[in-house]
Amino acid sequence: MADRNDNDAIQTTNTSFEIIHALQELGPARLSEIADRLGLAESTTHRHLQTLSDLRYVSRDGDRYQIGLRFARLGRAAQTRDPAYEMAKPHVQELAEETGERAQFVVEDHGLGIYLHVETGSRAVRVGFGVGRQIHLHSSSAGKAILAHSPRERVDDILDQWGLPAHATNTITDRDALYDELETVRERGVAFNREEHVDGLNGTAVPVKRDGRAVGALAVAGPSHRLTGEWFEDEVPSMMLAAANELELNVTYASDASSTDHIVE
Amino acid sequence: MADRNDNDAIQTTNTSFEIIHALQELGPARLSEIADRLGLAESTTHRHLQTLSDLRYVSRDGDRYQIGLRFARLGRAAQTRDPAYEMAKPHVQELAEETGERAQFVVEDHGLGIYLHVETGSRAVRVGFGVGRQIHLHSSSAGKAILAHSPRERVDDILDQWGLPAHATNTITDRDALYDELETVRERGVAFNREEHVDGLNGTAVPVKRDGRAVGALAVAGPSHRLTGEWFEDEVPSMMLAAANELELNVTYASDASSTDHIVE
DNA sequence: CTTAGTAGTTCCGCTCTGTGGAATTCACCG
DNA sequence: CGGTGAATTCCACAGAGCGGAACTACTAAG
Repeated sequence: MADRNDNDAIQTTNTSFEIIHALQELGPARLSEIADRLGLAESTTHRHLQTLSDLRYVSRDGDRYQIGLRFARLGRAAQTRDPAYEMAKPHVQELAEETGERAQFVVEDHGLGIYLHVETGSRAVRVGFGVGRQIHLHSSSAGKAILAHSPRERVDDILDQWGLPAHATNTITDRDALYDELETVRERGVAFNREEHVDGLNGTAVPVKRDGRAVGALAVAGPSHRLTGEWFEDEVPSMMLAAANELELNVTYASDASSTDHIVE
Repeated sequence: MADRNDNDAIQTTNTSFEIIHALQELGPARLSEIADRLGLAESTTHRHLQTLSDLRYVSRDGDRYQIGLRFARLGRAAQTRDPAYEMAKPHVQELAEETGERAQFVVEDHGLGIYLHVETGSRAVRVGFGVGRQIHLHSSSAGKAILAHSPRERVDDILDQWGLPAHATNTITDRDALYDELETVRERGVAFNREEHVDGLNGTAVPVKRDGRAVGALAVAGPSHRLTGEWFEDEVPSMMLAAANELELNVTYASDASSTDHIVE
């Protein structure tokens, strides 16, 4: 007893999600495999899988369990929980076309950046690849754009929670250095990532604001040898700024819009 | 005790998901609102929300709770759990362009049809709208295409589970009539929906098979006045058949492909 | 400044429910 | 047929989740 895991969380719910995460990583897996990996009794695992299957969040095919397609609906609900998120999509597509690079829309949740839209320029292989991916805010251009426009107190909380782990050689791992950087971002209105997240990869981003708060960031990323010079420093940023500007207008003056989704579950 | 709700499911997990579903429907909601709606004690609701928030599946902003963006990742995992699902996307886009109508890729899970890709022809408003939506199989062209190529026993199970509720005036609500229809679909290789799901809406679909089993269906839908005659009966179907054919080849001979996703959670 | 009202959070004891081990059944295969 | 490994069911125990009540934090009045 006295697991004292995380203060006072509901253990049963945690276990259910641990199983879901295991399925997410393993793909189709058998019961014993999951029970082993999580150190659970098979009977316990069985009952969780049974429950999740009844809820349609887990599918089974013979003796293989896998993640259920019902999650597609929840994922969609998350991606559209704020109408602003939807409005960002066409701008991301436009940026991808204009720059020929990968364009993204990133939002902050629980101190992490989440890719909500990802579009690749012309040769669009892997459409939507990367959607839902989570990144640390301190080591990406989008993350820095968001942090730069968040209250100092919030930034501190986030850094306390996630630290400043080094992902690449240029990652900013010093708190004060990051504060300086954020100041620069605020002055310039644009954030840059020079191989801070992945070696060989550059990026640049601008915040998308509503009522002074950053709802997210538009970003463009690509190989560092291609993203350089004036193109990287000025031209791409000005395209993003134009897009962000337009988006901010939509977002601010369209809180009524049609939201006639509402499908019965 | 002896709730005997659903045989022997884990109640705690059910409750957690009930809360998630409430958030999905309500959007940003306060604790008391949720507790009320579900008939739970506030203390209980609080603890569930706390747990889900720790897991990042729920976000809170002040005293409003809402669905967490982490679900975007699970949704993505669901949408890509089978590489065939990804391969279908470009074909859906192509069909949308060729026909100018709404094109879809639908898959069966737990006896329901799930839209995994939705693309609207030219004037593509609402990109991705409808993804994750769930429909009954008996009243949609895609559903019938899938049922027609599933073993009779499975079809029975599905009909037992979900029945044949009427959604529109032409919905097939008789089991034997449906069996006949499925036979026709098998012969013709194409399924039609003539205002069976929504009045004023027609659709047509073809199965996408792998090893004899239907992994999903490609479908095209649109207003019944526009989808008529030869265009509806022959031309659109042949476009879909061509697409399905090509897709089936990809799907069958590419079980190795690169699946280098694997992002650390 | 006090008081009342509302919503959220914490505390606490009860008991019900989730748990793991053991027993049973199932499904292959030699 | 027996034998192996996996999934499922059974069962008794205690730990965990539950709701009610107490407490706190804010607001709005008076």
